[in-house]
Amino acid sequence: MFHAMSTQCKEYNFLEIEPHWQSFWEENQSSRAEQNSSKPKYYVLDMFPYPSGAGLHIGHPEGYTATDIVARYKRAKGFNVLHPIGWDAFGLPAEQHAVKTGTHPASNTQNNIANFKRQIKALGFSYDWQREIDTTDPKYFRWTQWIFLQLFQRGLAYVDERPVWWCPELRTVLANEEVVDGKSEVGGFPVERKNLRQWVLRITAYAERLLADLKDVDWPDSTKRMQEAWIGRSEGAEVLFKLENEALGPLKIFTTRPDTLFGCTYMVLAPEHPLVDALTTPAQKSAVEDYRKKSAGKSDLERTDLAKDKSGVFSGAFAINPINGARVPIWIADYVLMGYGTGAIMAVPAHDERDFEFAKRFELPIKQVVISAKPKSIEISPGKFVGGAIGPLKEAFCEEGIAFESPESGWKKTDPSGERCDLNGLPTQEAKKKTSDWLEAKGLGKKTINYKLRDWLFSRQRYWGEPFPIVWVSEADYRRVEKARAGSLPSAPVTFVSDGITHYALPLPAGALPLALPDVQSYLPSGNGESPLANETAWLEIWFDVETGAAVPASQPRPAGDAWVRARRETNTMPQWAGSCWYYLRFTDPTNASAFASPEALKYWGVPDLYVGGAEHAVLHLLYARFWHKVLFDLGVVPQCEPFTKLFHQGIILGEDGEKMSKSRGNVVSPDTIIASHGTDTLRLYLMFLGPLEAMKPWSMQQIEGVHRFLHKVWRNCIAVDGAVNPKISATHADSEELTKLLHKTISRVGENIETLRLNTAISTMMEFVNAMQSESLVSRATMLTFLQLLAPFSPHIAEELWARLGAAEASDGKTSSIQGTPWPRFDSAKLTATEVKLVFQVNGKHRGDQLVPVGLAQEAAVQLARANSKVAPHLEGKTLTRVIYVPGKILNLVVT
RNA sequence: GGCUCGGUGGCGCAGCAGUCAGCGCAGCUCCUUCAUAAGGAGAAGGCCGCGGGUGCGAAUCCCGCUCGAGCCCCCA
Repeated sequence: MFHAMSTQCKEYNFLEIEPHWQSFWEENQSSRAEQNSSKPKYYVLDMFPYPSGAGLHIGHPEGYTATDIVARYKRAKGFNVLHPIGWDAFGLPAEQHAVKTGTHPASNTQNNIANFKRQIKALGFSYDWQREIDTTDPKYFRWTQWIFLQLFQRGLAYVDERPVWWCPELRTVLANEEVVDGKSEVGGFPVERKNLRQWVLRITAYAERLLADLKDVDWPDSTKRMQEAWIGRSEGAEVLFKLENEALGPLKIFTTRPDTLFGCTYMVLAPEHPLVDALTTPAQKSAVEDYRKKSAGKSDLERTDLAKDKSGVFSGAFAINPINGARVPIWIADYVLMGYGTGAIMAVPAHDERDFEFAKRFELPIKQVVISAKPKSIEISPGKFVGGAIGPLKEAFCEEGIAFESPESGWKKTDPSGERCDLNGLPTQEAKKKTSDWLEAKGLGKKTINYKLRDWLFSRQRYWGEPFPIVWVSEADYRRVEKARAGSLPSAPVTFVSDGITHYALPLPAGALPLALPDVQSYLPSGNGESPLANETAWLEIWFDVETGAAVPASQPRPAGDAWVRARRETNTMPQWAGSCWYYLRFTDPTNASAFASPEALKYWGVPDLYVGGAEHAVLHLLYARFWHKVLFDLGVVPQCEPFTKLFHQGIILGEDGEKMSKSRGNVVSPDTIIASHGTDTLRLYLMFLGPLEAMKPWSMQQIEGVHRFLHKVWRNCIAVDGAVNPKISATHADSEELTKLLHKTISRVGENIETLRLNTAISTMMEFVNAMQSESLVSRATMLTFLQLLAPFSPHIAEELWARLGAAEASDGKTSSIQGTPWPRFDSAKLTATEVKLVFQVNGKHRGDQLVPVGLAQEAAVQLARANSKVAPHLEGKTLTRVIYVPGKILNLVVT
């Protein structure tokens, strides 16, 4: 039985107050999102945490406090608010812990979750705990696997043996996005290239849309730009160069500057390019071999670090430039990457920095074919250019300009069709188009678009991840069951070849999900590229019922019936990103057992209205989730094509020394400690008062005292030393016009600031208002209650307590009503327009005096008042008034000479 | 190298054209002594990075410079 009770403490005893109201909220379920509501919805989401063993980091409550303020504010504004939390709990640390201790990662994970939950609850966040989700829960990852099956069926998942980033330390492969400067993003361990069979998701099929739809989302510009850069769309042309040894076929290159084709003086192949062996001449063979070995041994870090120092080797071979028949040498150099374009380039040193450096280094010719469009000294008559006017280039000219020497004056027709491609005088854009068209007409090339984005490497050799709901069967079995499983198979089978045998991927029927992780003897990856699951023979080698997904160990006799086939399970697991790609959808309907969420829930809640989290996910989680969401959109199961319409990044909180918080530096601040010493209301308020939410800012123990004192001051203004209501709070007193005006200004500003997440300024405004109340001998109870409502989203416990102590919490049924249940104070603009305003008098723009005047005072009357003003008059003496600027209600500026 | 953001009292931040620049912390003076490593009252402290420009009026807009921070960089 709960009742209209606050605590009885005389002083601001947050240790008593905070748990008191937290249990009150829990009993009343004040944070629940209503399931069927006629109210407008508001969905505010945090990036859910990975429950690490270290417990909550101070950065967590920073973002969480911001969203909690928004959630509480929106509730007060009459919205049905969805503010959920959950656990992104698959991941490497739990697995490493398991390797060390031999206990199942699940138990460690559950311990960590319990600790995180305790800490988060102590912070008083208004999460709807009924909607808590855990990505490692089979009831959850069942649907992660289901979504994978949709990707699989649509041909968006395939298996490929390809060079991938392998991290020996972590014993797993990593996605491109997880490798930073040649090191693993997690742990910073060196990575190397290795050929391995991997699951890959065809994210490149969505490159265009992932790029185009960025324009519709309200995201920080920097994040949009980062995604744009990561997707890296570039328009250009593929060009076919004949090799002198025509038997080897043409060499295909990609360029964004087809207009500079006349300036190509050599070509470069990546050391890994498949044609390297064939085209290298015997004389160059050993040099090329040496070079290949050297660059293969280089880590990516070295390869990029030595950016300034280009290396390479001549192959001995030559190619023919299709546009002018020129014979150009072919070099091998590792500044060309196999992974982008075609792994081969035409080098135009005059108009590309890297080619320029390389040409200088190896003394290759540099031929300028584009000049600046704004020439200073060169005379241009239409179509005529004087090459001699151009001196040797000091650096590559990479800007757009006007084509010249294209073709050069002495050029002879070599093309049998007799038609030459004349670019002279054309601006770059037109020259590009003309070249592409010319090449295309002759079958020597075509316009293409290239993306830096690669397909997403989606498998990991770990235990603690979602198992793939895939088994591998023989071709014969696959063909046999193909028809029966038609709706769940991709149009082209997913296969891989091993020891000359082709294996076919067969998905588990959706009804057989979830595919749970088996218990294993050892959590240690096998080290040869397979996960610990590969050691579990009874789970791995099975008889598989293609209709039901049932399995029996292959060591047992084959069960009767046509549906049973011999199968081997996929041993890879999904990367940690899988679970976080769609969790925001699950929150709308977290316990649904027949769908990842019901269409009704998805329709009502839609996608988050506000998403707050760190900027470190700019190209990982935020790109992957957009990709999955678009696939689900194409399937017709989600109504919107973008998952996160409004995104905000909170800044990092540094240690008191201005350095990143880390255990080794010993500058880590734990939320638990602060809650014990100052209370969570102070912590929340301080985290928001530190500075702009998006800024990187240092923690300060000294500063938190000031915020703490502010809350003390609020307390003192409400509660007298004996614990009773402060006698200065009066139910009958009418506040001064000035205080009323300030109150309404405060209401307006705090509301605006919450909407725009400028929470530090909202607090500033509240402090100013409390200072104003402080200097009044009497304050009306209504004013104080209104102020407490403004404070409530920020420091909800003290606000509830004082609200109750002032007698505002007694509901008609005798129960306690929460300050959260009251509608947000209305800002009355009429209160701001007083009958009298202070008019400032300026003379020549300088402040010279002011006076209270009636609103709507006419200009003439204002000038009269100014002339009569004793402070202003001296400045007007003996001067002539030349101009009057009058902004009614604000200033009167008299310009005199 | 590219892009972006920022330089306001000792420190952290507001203000972003119109009241001789505000808030918190620290520091100073005084009061209180039922909160004393606390509370209250009051005062002091800033040529708003530098130099130009536009305006009746600029911390606020524009241009140049300078200093600092963050992110991205061999993607042809």
